[in-house]
Amino acid sequence: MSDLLERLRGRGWRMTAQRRVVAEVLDGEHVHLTADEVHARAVAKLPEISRATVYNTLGELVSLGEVLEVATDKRAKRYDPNAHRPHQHLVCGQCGAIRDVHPKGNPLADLPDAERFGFTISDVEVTYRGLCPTCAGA
Amino acid sequence: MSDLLERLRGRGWRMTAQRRVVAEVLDGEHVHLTADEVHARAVAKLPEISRATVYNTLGELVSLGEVLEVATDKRAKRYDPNAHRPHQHLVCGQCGAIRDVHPKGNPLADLPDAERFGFTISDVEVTYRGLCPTCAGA
DNA sequence: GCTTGACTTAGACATTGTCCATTGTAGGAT
DNA sequence: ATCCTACAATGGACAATGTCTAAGTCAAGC
Repeated sequence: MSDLLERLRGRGWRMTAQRRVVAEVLDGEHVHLTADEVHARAVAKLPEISRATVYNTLGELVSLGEVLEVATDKRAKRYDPNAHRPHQHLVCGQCGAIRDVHPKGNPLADLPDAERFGFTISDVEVTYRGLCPTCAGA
Repeated sequence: MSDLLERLRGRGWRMTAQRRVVAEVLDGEHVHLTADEVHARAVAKLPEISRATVYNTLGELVSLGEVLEVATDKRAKRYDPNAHRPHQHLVCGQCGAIRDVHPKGNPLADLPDAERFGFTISDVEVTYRGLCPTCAGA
């Protein structure tokens, strides 16, 4: 986390209380917050932070490649700070819980040339959907 | 398409001009329209159709399993009438073009038990991202 | 400790989607 | 063929999420 702040400062990022708070909120494993959730938690630490700043900062972190946008549910974008270790997502369709997962194999190899329509493919996203133990047990 | 209307009628779906128009708009291969685009095309055929009806009808078609919701971009949901042949999507990050693709292999097998967190997995979505020939050529 | 340009703010606006009360109508009953 | 009635459509308000702008504020270099 502090390494994140260091990295950003090194890239000429101006350090402000707001940006620090947003970065702190996004710390951790299996963290996938919506912009609104980030804002709520940021407000708890810094009451006067505005929605626009949270959106701006999240957008900047995404551009800098420090945070990933994920669209696991169809409502709001979620922000995943685990951007430096490639991974996929496992989502509970009931409660929305999300876990980072690391499948073996390379899905790209599974797509025949004939199915590529001449595209230059740069990335593959995989989302596993199902029920978490709690929701399945009910 | 008319088989779709037949199937729906058989399930007790009341047939109205609006529903017919929405179903017609969704006909074809590699069709992935947003709700708004569906509405725009439906209006062209039936000027008095309302937004709410389009949303309702799309929701019903999804519930009935005749149409899939896909979230390839983070803006609006898209509707894919190709619900009866399992497939994945290939998306151009520049222009947003979407193609249906059929990868070999089973991505589910690539997820080790240790990475399943006790989830019951029922579905896997794969999205290939890149550039289409037109956008890559530019 | 100034200065300055980048950052933040509040709130208006935009887009996408949902809800509800009212009006209309498909399709079976007569 | 006409009537009934439950189901469907309408339009407009509302909600959720995200974007933009003008004006004020402040971090960081001098």
